[in-house]
Amino acid sequence: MPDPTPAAVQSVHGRDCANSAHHSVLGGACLPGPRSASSRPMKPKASSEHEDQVGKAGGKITPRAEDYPQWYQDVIREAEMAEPAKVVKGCMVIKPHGYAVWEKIQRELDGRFKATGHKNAYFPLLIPQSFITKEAEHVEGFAPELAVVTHAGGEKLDEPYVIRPTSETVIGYFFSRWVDSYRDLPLLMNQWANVMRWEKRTRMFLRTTEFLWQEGHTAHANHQEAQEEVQRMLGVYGDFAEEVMAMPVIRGVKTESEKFAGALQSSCIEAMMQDGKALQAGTSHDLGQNFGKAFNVQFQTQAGNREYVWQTSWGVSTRLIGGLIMTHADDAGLVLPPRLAPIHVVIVPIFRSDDERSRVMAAAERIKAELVDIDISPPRARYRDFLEVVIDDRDMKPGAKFYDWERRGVPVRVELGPKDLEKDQVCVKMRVDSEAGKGKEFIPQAQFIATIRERLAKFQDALLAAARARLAARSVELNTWDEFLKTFAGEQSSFAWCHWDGTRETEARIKEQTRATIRCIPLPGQGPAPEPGQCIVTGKPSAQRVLIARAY
RNA sequence: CGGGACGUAGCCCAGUCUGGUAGGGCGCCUGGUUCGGAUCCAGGAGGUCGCAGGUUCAAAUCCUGCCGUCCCGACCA
Repeated sequence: MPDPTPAAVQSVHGRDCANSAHHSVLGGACLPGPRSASSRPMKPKASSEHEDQVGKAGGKITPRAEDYPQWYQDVIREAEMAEPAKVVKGCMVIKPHGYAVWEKIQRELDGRFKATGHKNAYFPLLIPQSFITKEAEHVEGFAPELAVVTHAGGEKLDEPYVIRPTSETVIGYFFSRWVDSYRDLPLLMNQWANVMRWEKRTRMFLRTTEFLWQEGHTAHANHQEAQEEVQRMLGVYGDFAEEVMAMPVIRGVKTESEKFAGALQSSCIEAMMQDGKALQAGTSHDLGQNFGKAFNVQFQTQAGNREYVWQTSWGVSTRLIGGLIMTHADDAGLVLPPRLAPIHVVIVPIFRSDDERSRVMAAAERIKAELVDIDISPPRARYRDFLEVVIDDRDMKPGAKFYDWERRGVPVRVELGPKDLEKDQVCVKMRVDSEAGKGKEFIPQAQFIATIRERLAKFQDALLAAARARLAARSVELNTWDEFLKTFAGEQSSFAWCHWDGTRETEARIKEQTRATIRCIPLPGQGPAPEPGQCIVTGKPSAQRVLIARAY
């Protein structure tokens, strides 16, 4: 069971606890709390020894309506989520605040993978080039974006290594060594890793040359089991996106031309960003026996025959963070759903004199001490999760702090001043006005503490509801090509549900003329109820509508 | 990889056309004043102008190449 102490040691200065000067002062611990409560002069100087940049931001965030791509860049910079690596093309540095969100994503997903029977493992970063070429479609799909290691140890390698763009091949090789009998199946694995794809155009989080992800790889005795696994994990992704990220998604199947290179079929979840564009947020592939045959992954059946395994693979990446930003953030900066927020509550002390300062800080510490013991673990979680609370005792004007924490997306802000102490109350402001709270609320301290869980839950629900409303509002059923052209005029995008004749030619034509693509063929219950109709381009018969949108 | 924009102090940018001692704002440091939505005053630190060549008495500025960023395409599970 994790000790709740980590919640208590976090501070605005805690982002770089490696600072040696800081450690010497504090005896090796990064504990701002007691320090803050002592009778120090009003102008704290300890923070000046940190290299952190809290309070240094303050740059402009371009309004979404003015320039959406610029807004996206601005939010990432101002929230200090990440920055371009500069020295390595297309790569990024995920900064502490961004990485903390990724860690939360990891923990949530990892728990769900384990609950569905998967075990984590780790495979090599480098893959022999010959492996990649063993599956015909796979090599065709990935060859253009491979980075290759040709020299090592001062010598040219006999066979170059490819830096993994994905690990089906190397894992296929090991599966062939590990699987002998039907008793070895199913083999259910996952790895958390970095991969590299030399993309022509990169965007922070959405498509970077190197990115972090998880890739699940499983082997099964028959196709049906594999297909069930594909659906199971797509379900995990969909639930995670909606329950944890508060990001509604459409679950569906990719068309032939959009599927994973080497798969029989690819399933996906597609989310809508605030500009109406789609983001492929996760995929789950039915690999059939393609890799089983390429890497000779055979097993003996109960009847004694030798058969190739049926494999699946599924993954989500740091792209999810981009999706999170473009789902919830606003013109004031990042907005984080409580279940992924590294910090849930920030307490901003308000004071004038030294006397007020010490009284307010003491009260803030008391409130924090109560809050950090509150268990906010999700239902059935295998770990305990506690409220993360920060007291912002920086020497800045309160208003400046408000802007700062809003940019970082902290869900709840508490203002605590002398007036509040007199009335035993706190001033609460939610990051986004919703049912969880509107404007500044003045409520008794005890009530705030007693209801914080409910408040966060409501906030989480409100974000999902708002995103669902947006998805509904920008989803349209289109029946004529004229309507279609109008919907995708200029840079616009919506989720267009249209009939399609099922041919690759029509799909290509739609893309050529509008740059919109078929995002998926929806699964039952996703999108409009299936009803036959006529293809929006050719007028040929169609069994159901498909989802078409511009995509990131 | 094509088209466009760009790279000057931690951040945002002016200066480049028309070559001549590197500037501003924010942030940072010191002191004071303030503190419930981005205080104010005074003083101060910080830059081989993305990198490498070239032209020139002289290059942030002109020329060539390279690297990187952003946007639009092509490409992309």
